[in-house]
Amino acid sequence: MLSRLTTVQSETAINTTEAEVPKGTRGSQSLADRLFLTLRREIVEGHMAAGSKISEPELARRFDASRGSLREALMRLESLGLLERRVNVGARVVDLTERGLLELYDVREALEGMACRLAAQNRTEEDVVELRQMLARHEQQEELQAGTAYYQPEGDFDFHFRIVQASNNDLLIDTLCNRLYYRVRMYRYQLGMASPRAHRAFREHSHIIDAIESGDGELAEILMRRHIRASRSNIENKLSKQN
Amino acid sequence: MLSRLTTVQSETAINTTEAEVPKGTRGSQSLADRLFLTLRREIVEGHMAAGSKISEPELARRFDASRGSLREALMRLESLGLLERRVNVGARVVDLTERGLLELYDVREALEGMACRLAAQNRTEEDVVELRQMLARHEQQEELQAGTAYYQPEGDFDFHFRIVQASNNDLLIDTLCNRLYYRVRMYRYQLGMASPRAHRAFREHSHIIDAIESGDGELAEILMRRHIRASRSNIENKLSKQN
DNA sequence: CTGCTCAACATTGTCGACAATTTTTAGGTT
DNA sequence: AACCTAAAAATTGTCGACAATGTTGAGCAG
Repeated sequence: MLSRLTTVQSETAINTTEAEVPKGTRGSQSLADRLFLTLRREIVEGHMAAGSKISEPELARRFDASRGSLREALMRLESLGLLERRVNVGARVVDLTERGLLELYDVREALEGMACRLAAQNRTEEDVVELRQMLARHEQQEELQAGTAYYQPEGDFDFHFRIVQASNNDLLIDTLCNRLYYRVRMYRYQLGMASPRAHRAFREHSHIIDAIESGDGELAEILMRRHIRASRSNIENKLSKQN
Repeated sequence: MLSRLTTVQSETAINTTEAEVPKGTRGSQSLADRLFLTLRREIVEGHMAAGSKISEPELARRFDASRGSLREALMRLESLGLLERRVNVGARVVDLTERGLLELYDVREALEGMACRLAAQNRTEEDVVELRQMLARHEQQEELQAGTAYYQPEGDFDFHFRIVQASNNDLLIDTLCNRLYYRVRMYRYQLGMASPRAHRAFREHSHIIDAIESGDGELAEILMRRHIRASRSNIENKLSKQN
């Protein structure tokens, strides 16, 4: 409804090397779509350096596409907040700043808090089961890597992602999953912040699921907000020591 | 699909903004920019009916622009959530639904609540002064129209807008002011919901300013959330009676 | 050497034409 | 008449070329 690029993730190559898309199946995506997905990945993972300028002719040659199609992809990246464009000047990959990261946390606290409240109010059996399974997998991974103090950021990510889905609010889902989360991932990849909060985060996740299961929206929201704020404080400390 | 149809066809020219833009002096904007602004206005104010299909060739002719520039404007509108596009099919103006409206309120409650908290924490003398002046103007307007039970929606809008600006969080500001608020206005224009909550809203606004002035972020957030939720309940009642 | 002017270059914005796909229409069969 | 088929029309996606704007660098005056 709100966005069409929610779930499908075409990987790597631009050309549809993937086993012959049978004509007009619903998976049909335009060249600009594929360029968009590829470039988004490159920016998020840092293969295109943050703050670097983008040359339309060069990129177009590199992907063997016309400038028009490329420009369409660039505009979508701009609306995602991953690029900044100025008229008659060009596009740059967005800069990663300490302030931007902290701002991101505040917005997430507000939105994910609300998402968690709604998830508790509209919860289904399936939601709760999946969240518990997910938590179990994370515990397993954590045990395997016990002592390393290294926490799979993707695990934490999946957890938050799943809760947002359960909120059943399309606008909220779109705003978080199709907009903010790519910026979150960009910071995680490039500032490489593996959280040392592994055990603590795990317990917090567990309590959040409890609140959702019991349908206590108010508590679920409070716990989620506290969870995110703790993560923010953690990062803030790290950053202040770094300087 | 909520309907309250509007069928005006404005034929304003794009290029004749205001008297001779002297080269690249004032806010140089591209043709696509101007198309974007014009179309956004037409959609928000309902001159392009919600849910109606958009013909690229027709619009391009109407504004005497090429399809390329028009398409750029359409894509920006899509990322604003005012249009929906499907590959090889085309674009439609987004539908106004009861569900969409309520979703909007929940997201606003979360974001504006946070904005209000931050505004209280980062408040400046100027912020407080301007908010009080604004409130005074609204009171005056309200007295003039006393008894009519008609409340200037723009007044309420300005108030919320100003508080968001005071949050000093660019991501939050962008998300609310450049994204969500256009959808809010679209619903206001087209469902024509003049709030009968004039006096009550006024008092609530006043208390919110008090909390901001005293730097009590927690209270400011609570009051703003309650304010928005009350507005939501009000609408929800209206809608349920209508059906 | 510093700072300015202006011309040559590179990049972005805009356009019209062609290709790919969808939608509509016409026609025939049961 | 209803229904499937296929051609025709219309619409969207993609491209290369040209115009408008910004950037760079050489030459010159102070």
